[in-house]
Amino acid sequence: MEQRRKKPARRSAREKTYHHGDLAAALVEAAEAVLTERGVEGFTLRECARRAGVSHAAPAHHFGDARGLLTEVAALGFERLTASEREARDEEPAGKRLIGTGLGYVRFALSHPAQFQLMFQKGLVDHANERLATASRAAFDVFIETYMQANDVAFPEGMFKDTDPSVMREWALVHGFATLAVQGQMGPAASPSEIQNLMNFARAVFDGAQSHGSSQNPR
Amino acid sequence: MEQRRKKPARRSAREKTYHHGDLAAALVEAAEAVLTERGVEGFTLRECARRAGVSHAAPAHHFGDARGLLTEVAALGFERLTASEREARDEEPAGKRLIGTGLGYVRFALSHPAQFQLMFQKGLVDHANERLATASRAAFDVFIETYMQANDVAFPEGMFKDTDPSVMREWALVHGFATLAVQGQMGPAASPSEIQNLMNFARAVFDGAQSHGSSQNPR
DNA sequence: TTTCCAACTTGTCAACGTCAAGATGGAGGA
DNA sequence: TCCTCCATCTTGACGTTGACAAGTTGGAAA
Repeated sequence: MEQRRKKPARRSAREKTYHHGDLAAALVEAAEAVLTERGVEGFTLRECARRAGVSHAAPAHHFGDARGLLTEVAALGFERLTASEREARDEEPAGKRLIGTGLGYVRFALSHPAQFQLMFQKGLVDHANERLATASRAAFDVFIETYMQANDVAFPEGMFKDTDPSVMREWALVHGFATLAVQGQMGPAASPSEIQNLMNFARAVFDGAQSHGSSQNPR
Repeated sequence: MEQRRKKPARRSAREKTYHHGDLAAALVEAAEAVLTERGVEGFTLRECARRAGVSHAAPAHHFGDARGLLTEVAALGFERLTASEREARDEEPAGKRLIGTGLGYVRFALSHPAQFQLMFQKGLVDHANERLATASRAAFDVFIETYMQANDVAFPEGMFKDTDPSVMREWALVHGFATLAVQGQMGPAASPSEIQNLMNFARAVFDGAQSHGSSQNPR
């Protein structure tokens, strides 16, 4: 029963033992790092396992396959997106809360470009996953809530909100801006790294859009 | 010098010989088919070669690597996108030409979902490729042209057009709608296959957006 | 203390992208 | 007409990947 033969193993500080302790969390963390460094196309399951200090087959026991891990990362992304929307919204005065929501959306996208890309790429994630669907829905619901408050309207219950052109217009505008900005195709900044420039530009774009609708009356 | 040993070879009808004749075009065609059938994630170079009836290493002589072929397909996509914008624009009455441009944009995206996704996915294509850059720019320029005509404004020369919030708002709105619709996250149709429903909804969304700006005066 | 089983490892497979080296045959010159 | 050249295409190989199968480990419950 000598030393463990090969494999000095990294297992970071805690250096548990054969059993990692919290491999699932470590893999998610590694996956986010890989996405950040190498983008969506550069993601590999084996690299995640390497960074977590486990064998290439270990992730399967926690996430099934590569798509399972990516789905988890995407769900986490939607939760952060929702938080970012809420935070930015609550920083704005009463008449600008819808714009604030959009700015929070864009800020998240620019801060986590690869994750944002993953979240909206069908085929890489398990679209049927319940956790993902709930988190994704929540991010959209912030728009609906904020829109309803801003315009003082109440949609009847049911799916009608999703088919209201005004709400979907807001979402499409914000999502389009975020998507293009992440790819460096938006406005003054060729690179998404110039976040502040892009955020200022986003405000200018969203401000003009709001200037029509029913009410920007502080209520 | 008997029959060619193995490989019955398909080479479609023309059944040239050792030299394909127009392998580059055949590979592009195959790539589009693969993208349509299997999506961006299901794309492989070897499958394209198989469909073109050549060996797995043949594509390299025409496109370098996989990215080279995808770049070509993306450039073709932008050219079609531009044509679709122009066509739909010219079907609209004078006051609705900007909306028409957007509808052409959405129609292309829904008709070629995988190609559309490819076109706007950095990392899969060679962003420095000149042909691609030109084709991409042309698709955006249709928006600028149409916007300028609709509002009867003339931007000074230079990059200023790209930083005008009103123009970029139009593009972001349309691009966001197209992106979300392709992924089945837009409005009344869960599936992008219900093109007509989505096109009607797109018109409703874009119509509302136009109702503020400076002029929808037919000129 | 023993037993059990979730967690992890090792080994293997087909498929992929890319590279190197060889084979083919049409075009242009003798 | 024949020959030579070289762009075009093939064959074979290498390293990497995701997935699967079977074996190993060790903490927790009995």
